[in-house]
Formats: sequence, C-alpha cells, structure tokens
Amino acid sequence: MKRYNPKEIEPKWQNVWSKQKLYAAIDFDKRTKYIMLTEFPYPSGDGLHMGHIREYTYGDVLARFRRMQGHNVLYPMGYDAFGLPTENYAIKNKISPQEATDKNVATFQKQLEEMGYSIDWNRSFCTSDPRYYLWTQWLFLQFFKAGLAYQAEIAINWCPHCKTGLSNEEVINGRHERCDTLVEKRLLKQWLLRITDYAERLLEGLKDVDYPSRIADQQKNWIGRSEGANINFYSIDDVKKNHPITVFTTRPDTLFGATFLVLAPEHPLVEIITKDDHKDVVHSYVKQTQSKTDIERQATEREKTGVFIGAYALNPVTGTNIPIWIADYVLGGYGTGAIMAVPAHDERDWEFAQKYHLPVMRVIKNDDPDEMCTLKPGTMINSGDFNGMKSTEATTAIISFIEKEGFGSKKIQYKLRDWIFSRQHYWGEPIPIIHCPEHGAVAVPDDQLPVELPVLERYEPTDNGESPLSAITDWVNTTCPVCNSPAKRETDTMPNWAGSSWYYLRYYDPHNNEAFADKPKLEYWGAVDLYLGGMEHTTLHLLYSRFWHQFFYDQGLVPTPEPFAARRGQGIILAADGSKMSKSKGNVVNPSDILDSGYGADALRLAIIFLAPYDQTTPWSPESVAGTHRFLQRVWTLVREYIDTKPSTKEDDSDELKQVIHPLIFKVTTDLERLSFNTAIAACMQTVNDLYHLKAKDGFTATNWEWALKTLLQLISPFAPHISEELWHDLNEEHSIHVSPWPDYDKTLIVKKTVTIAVQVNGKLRGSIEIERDAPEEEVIAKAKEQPKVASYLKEQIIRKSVYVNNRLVNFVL
RNA sequence: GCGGAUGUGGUGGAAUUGGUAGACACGCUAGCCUUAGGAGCUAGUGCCCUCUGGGCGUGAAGGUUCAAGUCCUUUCAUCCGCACCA
Repeated sequence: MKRYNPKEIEPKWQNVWSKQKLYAAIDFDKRTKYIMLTEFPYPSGDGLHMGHIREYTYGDVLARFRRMQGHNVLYPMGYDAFGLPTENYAIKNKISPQEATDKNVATFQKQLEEMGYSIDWNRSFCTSDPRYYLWTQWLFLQFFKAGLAYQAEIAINWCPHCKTGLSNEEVINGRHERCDTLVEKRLLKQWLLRITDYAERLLEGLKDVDYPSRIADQQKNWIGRSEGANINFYSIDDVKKNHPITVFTTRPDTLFGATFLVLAPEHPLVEIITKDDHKDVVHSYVKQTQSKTDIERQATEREKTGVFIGAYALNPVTGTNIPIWIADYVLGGYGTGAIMAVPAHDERDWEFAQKYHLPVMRVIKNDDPDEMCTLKPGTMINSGDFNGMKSTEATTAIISFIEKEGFGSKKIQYKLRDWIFSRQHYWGEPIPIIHCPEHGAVAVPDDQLPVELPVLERYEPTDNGESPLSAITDWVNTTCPVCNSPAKRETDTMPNWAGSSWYYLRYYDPHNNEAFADKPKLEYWGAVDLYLGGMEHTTLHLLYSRFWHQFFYDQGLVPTPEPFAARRGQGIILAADGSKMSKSKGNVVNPSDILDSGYGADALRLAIIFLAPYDQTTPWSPESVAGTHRFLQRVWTLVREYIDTKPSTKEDDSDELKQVIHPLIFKVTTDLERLSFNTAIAACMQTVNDLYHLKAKDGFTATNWEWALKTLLQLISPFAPHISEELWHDLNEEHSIHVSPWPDYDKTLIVKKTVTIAVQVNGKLRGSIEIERDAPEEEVIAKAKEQPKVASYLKEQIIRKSVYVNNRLVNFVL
C-alpha cells in the first residue's frame, strides 16, 4: 500500500494549486462574494508563531468552506511591516530595515505556503512598500484637509526605551505595551487625529455590526461615554469673570453639596488664580506631581494629597465661598481637569475632605446614615427650590436651571482621547506635510506622493524627541508647495497602526496606481464578511480602523459605514504549563519545528484547531499533533485499502452508510457556521471509527463506499487540504476537491429510525429501551415498564406520575 | 472598584432548547501482532463500595423542578480588559 507521506504530497499539491491559481478571488464575479479576513502579520525576525498558525488556519478552514459552498472567496494576506521591532532588529543585525523586512517577509511567505493556506497571493503587499504607503499618506492628507489631523504641543507618553511617543492605547498600566518599559510624560509638538469627533459614531456603529459582547463592551468601555454637565465657577477675586473654572460632573443633582473645588495640578488656571502667599507651596506641589510617572501616581492611590491655593470660588447656587485646591487625584486629561468636590456624595472627595478637614454638605436623604458618604439616590435636601424632589429627577431639573441662568450646560464626556499620531522614528511612513514659515503646515501635493523614506546610514532613534530624519538636511529642506519659498519637511513618521488602519481595502484592488482602490471594486467587495483577530487589538487596531473607515465613508471614499460586518476574537495558545509563551522564558513552540519533524501541515492544522474552542485561551499540548497525525493515517488507510482491495460487489440494501455520512454532513456544516471547529473534527473522527466498523461488515456496494469516502474527504478537506486532495484524486476525481461543491444532507437521513430511550425511576437512570422514532407515548411507557430492571423497581409500587419526553426518556415517579 | 469571561475525569475538551454527564482525543493499564515504529490492532479507563448489584459525582452552599453542568440566590477561585474617568 502506498504510504502516507505528508512531506511528499504537501509540497506537490501546493505547487499544483499555485499553478492553477485555484484560490484567486475574481473581481465582479457573479457568485456571492465572501471576504474572509485575518489580521496580517508583523514580519518579525522570529517567523510565524503558534498564534499566527491558529488564526490563519481558522481563516483558511472558513475560506475553503465558503468556496465549496459556491462563494467568490477573498482570503488575502499581506505584511504590516513598519514599526519598532523591525527597526530594532535591523539595528541589532546591522542591516537596513528594508533589507530586514524583505528577508522576514520571504520567511513568512514560505511558512504560510507550507501550511497550505488558500490565500490569493496575487493580492499580497507590504505596508512599507512606497506603492502602498503612498496611499497611507494620501489618506492621512484627507484627514488633514478635513481638519481631523492637527498639531499640538502636549504632554505625551514617552517610552524612554523605544525613544518615541505613544498613543494612549499603547500604554498598558503605565507601561509601553510592546516593551513593558515605564512611560514618562514629555511635552512635545505632536500630530494628532481627532478620533474623539467619532466617539459617538464608534459607539453607535457597534449596533450595526456582529461583534461578540466582550469585544463590543471593551470598545464601549474604552470610549467611556458619560452624561453630565459642565458648570462654571469663578474665583471671588475674578470680579470681571474672565477666568471661568469649568468643572465636569455626572452628578449635577449634588451641586448644592459642592463644598470645594479641586483643579488638576497641571490645570492652566492654577498659576493665574493662586494667591501670592501660596505660590511657593503650590509650585513645589506641582513640581512634585510632574516628576511622578503615572505608575507612581497610581501607587499613591490610597493616600490622596493636595494643597490649598489660597483662593475661593462662589458656589453659584448656594452663594457660599468655597476653597479652591489642587490635587493629583484630579486628572488633567479627563473632562475639564477640574471638579466640584461633593464629599457627601463622592468617595474620593469624601476621603480628601476627611484628610484636610473640609466642609461636608449632605444634599440627598436616603437610607444611608447622615454622617456618611453616600452614592445612592434619594430625596433632595439642603438644595433650595429642589428640596423634596427625587435626586434622579433633580439631575435634569438642575441642568435646565443652570442652562437658564447661564452658568453651565449639559455635556457628554468621553474617556477616549485624540490619537497621538507622531512617532520619532525612522521606520514608518513620513508624515506628508511641509512646514512653511508663511503658510504653516501644508499638505504635500498629491503628485509629489509618496514622500519616500530616504535611505540612511544611521537611523537609530534620538534621545531629544526628534526623528532621525531631522538630521538629513537635504531631505528636510524643501520648498513650500504654496509659495515656493524655503520650507522644511515634517520629520515625524506615522505609528505602525497607520498602515493597518486601511489595509483590508487594498486587497480589493492591490495594484492600483491611480487610487487606493477602484470605486467599482470597493462597491463589489463591500464590507469584510468576517474578520478574525486577536482580542489584544480591540482598543487598538480594531478601533482605529473603524475610525478611519467611518471617516472615509463620510468623505464618500468607501461604500459601507462600517468596515467589518462581523468580528470574532480567537483565544491565545499558551505554553504547555499554562504560562504565556515568551522568548525570555524559552517556552516558545515553533511551528516549523513541528513541520520539519515530519508530521506535516495537515496534522498541525488539525491539532491546533482540535485543541480547544475557537475563542478559548488554552495551553498547547505537544502530543496533540501525534494524535491528529494518527487520525489522518487512519483516513489514509481507510481510503487506500478500499482502492487497493476493490471490495465486494454485494448488493447493498441498507442505509447504514448514509446514516453515518448524512449526519456528519449536517454536523460539520452547522459546526462550521457557528465556528465550532473542534467539535466538527471530533465528529469526523467518530465517523472514521464508524466506517472502520462498517467496513468489517463488508456488505456495501463499491458505489456506496466510494460515495461515503469521497463525501468524508470533502468534509475533511477544509481542515486537511493536502491529504484530502491526494486521496480524492486517487479515487479518480479529475478536478480539485477544493472547488467541488459542498455536500448536501438529506434531512430524513440525519436522524435514526430507531431511538434509545432512557428510562428513569424517580429521576435515576435504571435502563434503556430501543423504540421506533416518534412511537406513541402509551406504547413507549408500556414498553418501558416491561424493561426487566425497571420492572424490578416498579414492583409493588404506585406510579404517581409518568413523564415522557419524545424520543428521549421516560421517568416514573413513585 | 468597573466591565467581560471561565470553573466538568490524570490532561485538552463534549453535552445548540432543562431530559442517559464525560462525545472526540491525549495519557495510562492489559493482551495480541510485527518489517521494533514517533507503529498497528483488541479490550479497559470519573470516583467509591460489601462489585451479575449499588452509592456518589460538573468550584462551594442553598433553591425551583418529575428531572439541573444547564434556571434562580448566595459564595469562592482563576483569567482578560480598564482603572482616582469626577
């Protein structure tokens, strides 16, 4: 018998598929289009890791499934090449980032091909290719022209290790998400994108897409919408009311209980309002705060600190003078950077008031004791005309009142901040802006795009917050596109999230030199049907690309309001001991080692999918590949034995084969629809076991066997494309199994004619009986009573009740 | 603290609506076979007992029900995201 040798058949079929362009997606094809998108990889020097294998195998299984169902499937792949790791890798290996990228992309491509993924390679690209980033730059300029890209001198998160500024999304617990270094605050002139203008849209859009709640909720949480009011207070010395101290509050109902104000130490009014005799202590407090990193500010969480600035403000509704303090528990970056403190109804204010002996005024009466801080609603007290009102109603009433009186207004506040878009690094898209002394920031004209990255000798990041590009004077010095006078290029580059914010659109039309994508093609392909990716990108890439896409939609550049109709997030593969795989721990499992060991891609594909449900994080088990290899070996033997022995030609009048295969078609089809890959494979294993048993009975015609085996191979083919293709051709099929139509099931054959009924006595299983499906209840109960073991329990007992569940069980209650 | 999830054999995991808990695999045990292999085949494998029978069993404790892994209440543990967000 021909042996199963994955090392031989896998490359063979990969070549055939590639020559036949079997997986090419066809623009404007009449079949229904289906875009199966997986996140494109960052081509690091380490090659593919298990997470890639998991994600792309899931994507490939679904792509193959949809293709066989008759869809015009686009399953694309590209490379997200700009960014710090490549730059660091290049510096370390003393090669240019371009070279490093080319080298790494080649490795990735080879590995992806070895896995047998049904990718349309003709549509592949790399974000660091000038033909691609020309359009990243062009799209950035659309933001700029619409006023959504702007420059500002702001305190940003600075990673001292990577020597670059970071967006808020890139900072995790005060550390840079990539290198885990503590971030510092630095004041730098930065480019920002007004993602906050899209806060409401990003929330609203979630209603129109199919995202699991854990993804949608995480985005909602990140956007952090809260309703309240902005209220203006004035220092009692500010008689002309030149400097309103605006506070944001979600509890306007507690306005009468505001007994002091707290400003963030970095609040711009601090310097203006502070009394001269308090300036020393205020300055030193401000200085002390600035020297703290966010981590240190959080470490002092329990012990709140602050200083009185010597000034008082007027509470506009009570007419009392309330002291103004500064404290670092008030954040400069959220709301207005100032709060009205209501110690009776806010725990933080309460804590602060206790420590510094500040007055407390209870304005809501409820079950909680009067001398305590309470967050619960209740009845208004000490609140003038609002007394006696329910606090929940007072919120809107007080907002109306302050709006009428002109010292405040309703306000919706978001936690989301504008996206810091500048990076002070070499390996990124140059921001296509020219700074003219006369005209300020000017867009590079379209015909001068792309602004190519100059080839440099040295591209190490600098410590001074300037991009290495700033040292290239003949590149920096240019002329203003408006007035032709000497001007300077912007030297910051874009974050690595830029290229990935729109990459999926480029797959629709990857070779277009006139536009980022052709309109009719954008119309044809529409939204991505299913996007698989990692949970870690929920508030980074996924949010960013939704923002870009929504903006493009507003500009008439794309036909759909949302980029991804459905999104799912797969779980992480951990090391065998349940810890995270990491280079430093040395517990990284390398997929190419598994391939090289001779098991082959099919066994690895099955193993990683069979391991656990799609969205579950789970430890890798090294033995699992041996198990799935064994299964494939059994499939191979089953089919090859049939071919080699050409079995009996006996008449077959039973439905036994059909009753094994049709339920399997049903099971695999429905499981793939609901992304339950592991159970689909389990069902295939079960069926192979069943077929071995049926084979021993030897009572089937060749036609029926051949039908059963071919159907089995078709159902396995999305998971194990090589072995199924090989055996399919061994069974004398001419065309590829992967373009054969997905088998249909006969509804009447997916259920057995007889069913096993469990018989319980007092809810305990005592036996089982075989009956015809849908037999009448009386007949089943009568038969159940006769079951010997059951009968012994029923003897000399009175049956109080008999419960019958159709085709499932009988329960006698005594 | 807020938001989301998860707890089932030695292990990974099954159990679409309340209806035979442990499918499928890994591992293990015994036997067979052999070209001694990363084999293959057969049987067994939740725990306990006085073992042709019976009891217990889905993190814990209650509850609803003829019937609960599944529903309700309380609680514990773990993981992920956010976190002094006013």
